[in-house]
Amino acid sequence: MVAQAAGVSPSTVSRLLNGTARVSPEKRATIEVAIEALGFVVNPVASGLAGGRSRCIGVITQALSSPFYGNALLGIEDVLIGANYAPLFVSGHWRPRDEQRCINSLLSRRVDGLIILTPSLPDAELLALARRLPLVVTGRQLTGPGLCSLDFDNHAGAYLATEHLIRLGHRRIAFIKGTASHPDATDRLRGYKAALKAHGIAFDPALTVPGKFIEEGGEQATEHLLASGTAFTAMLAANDQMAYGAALALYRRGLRIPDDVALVGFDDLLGSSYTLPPLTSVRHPIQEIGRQAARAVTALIQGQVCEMQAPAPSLIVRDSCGAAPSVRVSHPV
Amino acid sequence: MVAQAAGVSPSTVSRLLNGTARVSPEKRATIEVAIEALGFVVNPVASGLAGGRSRCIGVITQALSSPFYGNALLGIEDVLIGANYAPLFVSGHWRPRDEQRCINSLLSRRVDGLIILTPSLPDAELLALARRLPLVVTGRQLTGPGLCSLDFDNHAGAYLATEHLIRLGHRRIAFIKGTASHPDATDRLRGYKAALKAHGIAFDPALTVPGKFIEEGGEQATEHLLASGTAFTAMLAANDQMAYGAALALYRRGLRIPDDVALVGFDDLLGSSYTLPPLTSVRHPIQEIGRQAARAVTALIQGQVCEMQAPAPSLIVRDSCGAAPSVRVSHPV
DNA sequence: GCCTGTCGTGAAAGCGCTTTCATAGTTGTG
DNA sequence: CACAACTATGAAAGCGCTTTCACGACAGGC
Repeated sequence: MVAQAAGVSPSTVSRLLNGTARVSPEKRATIEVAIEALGFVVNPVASGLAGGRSRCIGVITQALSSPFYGNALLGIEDVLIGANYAPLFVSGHWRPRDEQRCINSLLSRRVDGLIILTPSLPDAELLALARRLPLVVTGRQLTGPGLCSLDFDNHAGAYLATEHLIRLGHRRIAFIKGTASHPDATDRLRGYKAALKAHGIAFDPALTVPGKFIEEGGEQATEHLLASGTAFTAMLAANDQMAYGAALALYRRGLRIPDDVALVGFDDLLGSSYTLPPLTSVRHPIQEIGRQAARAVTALIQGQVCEMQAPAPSLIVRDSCGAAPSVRVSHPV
Repeated sequence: MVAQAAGVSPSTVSRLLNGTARVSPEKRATIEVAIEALGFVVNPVASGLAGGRSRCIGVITQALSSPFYGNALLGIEDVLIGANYAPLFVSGHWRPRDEQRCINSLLSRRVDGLIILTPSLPDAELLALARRLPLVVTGRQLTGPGLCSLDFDNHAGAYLATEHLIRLGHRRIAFIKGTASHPDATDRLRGYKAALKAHGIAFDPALTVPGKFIEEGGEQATEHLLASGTAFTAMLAANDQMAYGAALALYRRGLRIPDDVALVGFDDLLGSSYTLPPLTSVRHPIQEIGRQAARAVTALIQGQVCEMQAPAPSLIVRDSCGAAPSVRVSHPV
């Protein structure tokens, strides 16, 4: 340790740097001068080895390039850097095997905590993992020792969106429900059904179609629906990307939004302010959820119990349902 | 070291694990059995400390949530994991100060190499950095020891797009040029000018407007242009996100794409297949560039000189210029 | 059959920190 | 004023690996 050359023992320097114990003001000054002079920076690798903690948080996302998860990462990064932790981003690609590989890799790197965005691993595995190190998961309700979960109210969001369409007079509302295995998909479907029921509209299975949670999925689902001949006047997509795909499919058929079909998305991606027409969508403040998740791990690491509350969903009304005033829409943060 | 308990010396185990030297088949077998039995996994932190290399590559992107850079990260991740390196993603937010902070942080983490996507730091700094460790940069032409750059031909791309519009009969082609300080912006502007010149069209400064490289920038630039009263029949945006913004601004003014104004973007983001109408755009295979960058660092680390060639630009013609057949467009990879 | 080369292996010295443990110095209390 | 209770500091023992160095074993060449 270089700073030792300038007066005192390595232990004292270490203590000063980590705030482990009090150091007399004189020594403190001497050390600080020496550090400055030598341009010393700690080696996190060495301190990780010696101290057993790395000041790193592993963050497992599902798709590094997803516009949705990207914003979560932004929020996480921001908070973590502020708390002097370094995020380690890896992507699990929705595959439990990849996710497990990521976890093992992060574990071997001795991360101090883990954030998994919508894990694909079963609850039991996550609970077991949480026993090894602080864990925060999103998109799932789960409680246990060393575990904190942050679940967005997908049911309420879908309810809101469906009700909006109903209030506009729509009765035949199609729903692109996403991938069946995805927990968000099932919750959103429940919300859709609940809203229909609350307004006395019978649920018609022919109006719900599955689709992969990307543009192409929405496009294919819509083509499928159109080909089936089922009549509908409005569509709700379980995420914005599928809504974009749906819009394209409608466009190719010569159907206009909102005149022929009203369209609502889910997530309110940044790009949804810029579709033609701008898309009405359920706001899912994923960046804020990212921030909360980051705060939760740091709390967990300090041994605090954490009780996080995901922000409530809200509906951002734009032009795609024909009822919005066609004024300038302010951009989401 | 645990595996030592099962027969031989730690050195031998280390040699086997790293392939540093030959190990007799018998010992090899014994060790492998022991490793299996003990469920041993190496501790990268310790080996990083001891060996001086971490098998980590620092990757500095500018925006973690950007749909454009996100794809680059995907390509990088894929190749790096295949080469048994772990990527460390951080974002510089276009700010030289943040970028420098990221570099320092990665350096202190003892990364074995660095990839910087369109750095905002000056050439001299990068050259100096490359003397410290293998460095790959994109979006800039730079050569030096330990340095490899990968520059996309923005000039040719813009030329291609402009020429396409000219061939369709447009003479008054507006250009949203992006942020003046961004190197991509200036190259694309040059390409635009060159194409005009080659076709005997005088360059009209009133037709080029700046704009931040995001949707909002394109929107504001277009509003500005429309307000100025300058006549034009086509627009070229220096990236797709600005093209999306431009499309919205035109839409709000009641101008139709492609009937009233033809629109061409740049980058060919995934979403550009799904805008209404689907956007004609210059294909910028950023994911492939990411892969190449990743290959380049690993080559550089092994002391090889690298001579990478970024893929040539091409124009993906969709519906936004009115000349495309309105058939189903295949999705980009 | 002696000497030089090559090969597989073990011992041991770190890599740059953290952290017990021990020590000297200081203050407090009956 | 002696004894306990702190406090600030140093010495030294690792954290879990890599790597140099040295050593014995065996091969080939004169």
